[in-house]
Order: sequence, then C-alpha cells, then structure tokens
Amino acid sequence: MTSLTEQLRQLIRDRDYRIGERLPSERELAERFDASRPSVRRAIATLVEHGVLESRDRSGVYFRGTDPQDLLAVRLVLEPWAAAEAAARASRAEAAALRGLVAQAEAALDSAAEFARIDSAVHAAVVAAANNAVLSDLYLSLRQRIMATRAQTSALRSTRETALADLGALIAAIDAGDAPAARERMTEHLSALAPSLPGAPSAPTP
Amino acid sequence: MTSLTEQLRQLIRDRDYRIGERLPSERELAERFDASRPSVRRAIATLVEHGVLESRDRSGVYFRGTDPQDLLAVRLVLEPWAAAEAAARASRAEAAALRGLVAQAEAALDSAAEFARIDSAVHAAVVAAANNAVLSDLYLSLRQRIMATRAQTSALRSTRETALADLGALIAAIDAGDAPAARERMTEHLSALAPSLPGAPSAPTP
DNA sequence: TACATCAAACTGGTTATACCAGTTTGATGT
DNA sequence: ACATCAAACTGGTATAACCAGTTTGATGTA
Repeated sequence: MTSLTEQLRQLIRDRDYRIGERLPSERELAERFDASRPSVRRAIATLVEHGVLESRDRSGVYFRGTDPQDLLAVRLVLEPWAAAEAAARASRAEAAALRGLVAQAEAALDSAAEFARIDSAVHAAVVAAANNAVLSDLYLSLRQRIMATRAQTSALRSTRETALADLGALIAAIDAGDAPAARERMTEHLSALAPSLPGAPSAPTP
Repeated sequence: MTSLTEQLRQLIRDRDYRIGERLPSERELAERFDASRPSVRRAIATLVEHGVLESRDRSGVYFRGTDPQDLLAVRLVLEPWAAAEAAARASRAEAAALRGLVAQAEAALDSAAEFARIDSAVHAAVVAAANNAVLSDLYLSLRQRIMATRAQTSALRSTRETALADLGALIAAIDAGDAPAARERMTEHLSALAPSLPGAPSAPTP
C-alpha cells in the first residue's frame, strides 16, 4: 500500500514534468488515483510544503522543480556535518545498522535501481545517527525533493563501485568515531554527484 | 488578517505548552478560531509537516516542541554558510534591503519585541540573499520552529546593543563581498543565543 | 482570414455534514 | 475499592455544494 503522496511523487517523476508545467486538476487526480479530492489535496499540500509543487488559486497545480545545483549545495553543507556528528554520537546499534546497509549495497551492485535505493537509505541513516531531531525533519523535506527529481541513478557499474568504496570508507570513519574523516568522506561522496548535473563540463572548456 | 496557522502558532506560544502536552481537539479549535474543521486540519498539517506538532490518530494533537540545542546547532551550520553565499552573490538591491533592516533595528533598540522581530527579518533576508531556493524553503521550516519556541527576546538593552553591533558588522561584510568575514560574523551572532539555552551555565561550573 | 468578444466550463479554496473505528472516560454494579 | 462496559470523544476520510477568478473556445464581426 503506497501513500497518495508517494503516488503523486511517482506520477511527477514518471511523466517527467518540466519546471512550471501544470499538473492535472485535483478532481482529475482524485479520479485517477481513485481517492477523494480532500485526500488528493492533502497530498498536494505536503509536496507544496516541501517545495516540490506550487498551487495557484483558481489556476492549477504546477511542478516547481528543484535546481539540482541548489539542492547539492545544501546537501554539501548539511550532510558532511551530519556525518561528523554521527561519528561523534552514533550509538552502537546505529553503527551496526549502517554497516548492514553497506553490506546490502555491496550485494546490490548489479542493480542500478536497487543500489540507488540503498544509497539513499544510507544517507538517511547517517542523518538519523546524528541524533538531531531538527536535522532529521529538515532532511525529510530534502528527501522529497531528491526523490521527485529525476533519479540520479549511477548507470555504470564502475560508478557504483566507486560509490560503494566511498560509502565503505564513510561508514568506517563513523564507526571509528573519526569525525573529521567522516565529514571528508561524505563531502567526497556527494561531490561525485556534481558531474551529472546539467551544465557540468563533461570535458574541460577552453 | 492573520492566517489560521499563525493563530495556532500563537496559541501554542501563549499557552506555553509543554513538550508532549495535548492541544484542544480539532473541533474545539475550530469553534475557538471560528473556522471550519478542514481549515483547522490544514493549519495543523502545516505545523506537523514542519515538526512543531504531532497528530496521533484517534487520540489528539500534541505539542512536539523543539530541542533548542538541536535547533541552534542546525542554524549554526546553515546560516553562516548562507551569509557567506550572500556575500558572494547578493545583488545591489538585496544589500540595500539588508542595510535598511539594520537601520530599522537601530531605531527599535528600545523595544525588545520589535527588535526581535527585525532581527528575525534580517536572518531571513540574509538567507534570501544567498539565492538558493532549496535553502530558502528549508528556512521557512526553521522559522516556524523558531517562532513557535518561547521567544528568545533579548530583555536587556545592552544585549540588544551587542546584537546590533554584530548585525552591523555582518551586513558590512556582506556588503563588501567578504564571504569569510560574513561567515564568521554570523557564527558569532548566533553563538550569542547559546547562553540563554536551558542547561547553559550562567556562571562557570567548578 | 484575422481578430475581438463573451459566455460557459473549469480551477483551487473553503465550508458543512456525515460516517468510521479506535481511545478515553466515567458512571455503574459488584 | 475495584472491575466492567457503554457512551462520549478522537483524528481520518469521504461526499457534496458553493465561491470567485481563470481559461478556453465558439461566436460574431471587420
């Protein structure tokens, strides 16, 4: 059973809405999802609250999109710090869970989609291990945006292998309680997402 | 004209709810605010989304509260970075708006409440000047929490004078495009909030 | 054909009402 | 004093209706 918010997010991703494009009306979405209009409104409100959609009175609901560079910039500020906090504060159970996730990632090297799912779970788990309730809530919002954005799955196996090595080093640093190393590893891992951004040079510009 | 969300936030602050305490039922709130239950539900949902409230099915709506230390820790990560970005990217108009706000703050030195309001506006303006849409949205969430928390107004005039000096230096750094200085000034300014936190030593502990 | 006009259809926002199924509560009987 | 249980209350959901702007497309005109 998937929530209506998730169904809506899925629709946005699958139809590949462009920024500023209008979604179907609330009434049509309700019919399509076989739900009531208030329920659809609630799902829309959630995504509006998280900056994914924009609702204009008497006009329609529009895809707001997210500037991938803005998103990555915020992640590069929050997540390395979260990793450092996790290294300093993570409980034994949280550390064990992180190691388990890395093992799962290794087992999922063959599937781009599955690997991406687990990678995402690692990020969330690191944030949770930082033990900061405000940060955890903020990250929920970031996840909504990350997931509504075109999936940045690493299509190449070699890319996934690099990512796995990054994650292993990151979790090892957290496990060892080495905050500076954890911060550095997370920064590296996230920076690997930059080249896939629109406008990033695939070859040096003259 | 105040929004229902704001009225609700005000209620929470004025009645000084304790963490975990239950709010009146949706039906009672609707009657009290002279609004419909769906409208009240929408306001509640907003505050739930922002981590201020928690809604338990068939039980009630509860004040979730915010750990002031967690909140300050997140602000100390995001806002100094935002200040640095603002220094690097702020437009002439944004810089002028910031200078205007500082002038307003100076004029409001005599009123603790008014000074707090302007100080809050300065933080929001600095974040806006960073020109990062994701950051701006996240900060909306932080503001909800900041405002729902017991107002940390600086009761003493001397404290306000110190804060004003901090702000002046901060805005000057942004104006000059000096990112490292802006970062440092924001860190200092926020750190001044720490001593008022519960558990902070008012005198050195032996 | 090209264009201005305008009415009808459609939009999100709001309210009212009713029902559901668990939870809480307090009166009841022992 | 205590266990029992029915009634009141809770948030979650659905249906329906109305509002007032927006959008759209058919219409009539030049």
